[in-house]
Amino acid sequence: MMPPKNKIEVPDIVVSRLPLYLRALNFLAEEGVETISSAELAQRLGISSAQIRKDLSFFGEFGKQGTGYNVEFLRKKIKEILNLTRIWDVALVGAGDLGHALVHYGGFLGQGFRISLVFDNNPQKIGQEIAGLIIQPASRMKELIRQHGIQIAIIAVPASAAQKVTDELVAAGVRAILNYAPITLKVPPDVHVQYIDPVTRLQHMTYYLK
Amino acid sequence: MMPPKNKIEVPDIVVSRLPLYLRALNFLAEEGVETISSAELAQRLGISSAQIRKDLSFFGEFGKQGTGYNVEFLRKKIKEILNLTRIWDVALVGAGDLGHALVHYGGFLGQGFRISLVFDNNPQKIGQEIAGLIIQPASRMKELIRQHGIQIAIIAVPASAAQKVTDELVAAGVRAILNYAPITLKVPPDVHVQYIDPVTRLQHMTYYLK
DNA sequence: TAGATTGTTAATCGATTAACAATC
DNA sequence: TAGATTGTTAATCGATTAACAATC
Repeated sequence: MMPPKNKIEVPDIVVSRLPLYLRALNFLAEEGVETISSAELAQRLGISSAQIRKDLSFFGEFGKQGTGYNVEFLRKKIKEILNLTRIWDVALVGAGDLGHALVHYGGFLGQGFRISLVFDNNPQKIGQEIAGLIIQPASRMKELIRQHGIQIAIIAVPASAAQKVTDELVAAGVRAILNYAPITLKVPPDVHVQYIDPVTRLQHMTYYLK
Repeated sequence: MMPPKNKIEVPDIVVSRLPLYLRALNFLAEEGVETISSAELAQRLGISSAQIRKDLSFFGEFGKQGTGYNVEFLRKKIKEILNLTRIWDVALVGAGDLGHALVHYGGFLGQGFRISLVFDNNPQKIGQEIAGLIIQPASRMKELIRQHGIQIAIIAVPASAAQKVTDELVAAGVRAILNYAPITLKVPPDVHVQYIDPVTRLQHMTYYLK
């Protein structure tokens, strides 16, 4: 038994793997698996068992020697660590094809996220409904995001508009941004950004093709 | 002047940054900027100038002391390194909301990629047209991908179908997969996979939120 | 020439892994 | 108890950065 490691700074790369562990555990739970060893979990994820044990050890002792990890228990613990014991409301900016696909995507709700505001600046789209949400004018972003106390936003606008949208989101109090626009955003140090760009991912792989 | 570094294995993490450099250079070229220093480029990307110079030095000497890099020249060189001097045909599997958004996305063509085949297994969708492409039955994947000599595929099907689709793509000769399904795929060592999962990215960020 | 910036080296920093005592 | 597997340490491996000679 060790004293709690409250003061140790967890490397971001370790945090980034927790959602993958959680995803695998959700799958195992659905399969009805009750216990799993770090070796089995590692094989499913294509990583080393030592890495899983080391990663988890930043947060506590969740396993049992000789047995492994209880799937439900570890799931619960990782959810707590990632602050996924609540549902996070998310603002979506951009109601184009991608925005529509995101609003209709069924994978968010079960995993802790609900898109609850949608914005666009196209007068043709404003006022229209998608999946039960009225598209709001971009001019009301600050007001509505503040009102809903929203901390997370998804940017699905063209690259040319993304920095302006970002500045407005940050001004509205958003602290985490998932950015689909192919551009590096400037944000204050306390705002987190994750990037999703299929083109750069494809270009990464063509290096290895002939 | 150094001898060419043909035999040095370039770390994958270095390769993964080249598309970001290219993206920034494309932007600079459009702005009409002719020359840029590693320090300026670094600032735009939020990384260190030493990292940019080190990364590029794996592939050659592209800059000029006292001046920096010629934007057009470096752009051309990175395109050559990433095998982006041609257009890559891409097969898309899954014609749901995400599949539609990807087919309609205008960002692929200018960057070296063209979705030229679309598959689905839903009889309602097969035969329908999206953006000039007829949706083909999943049963014809192997045949058509072989016929077109396609090496790159995008998976936009539910997680439950993704591994089966992957196995079929690999059997058809695909060597690079961009996977939107939230599941770790099993592939042979010579097949490259990149993952895009907005949920895990959001869950990564909630760790830092309160 | 003087100033600026590259390409490269070596030091530093950080992440992964092998190994094993502890223990279920 | 014997076997299995964790949690942790220390070694290894790899990536980043500081610094500067070379040189445009």
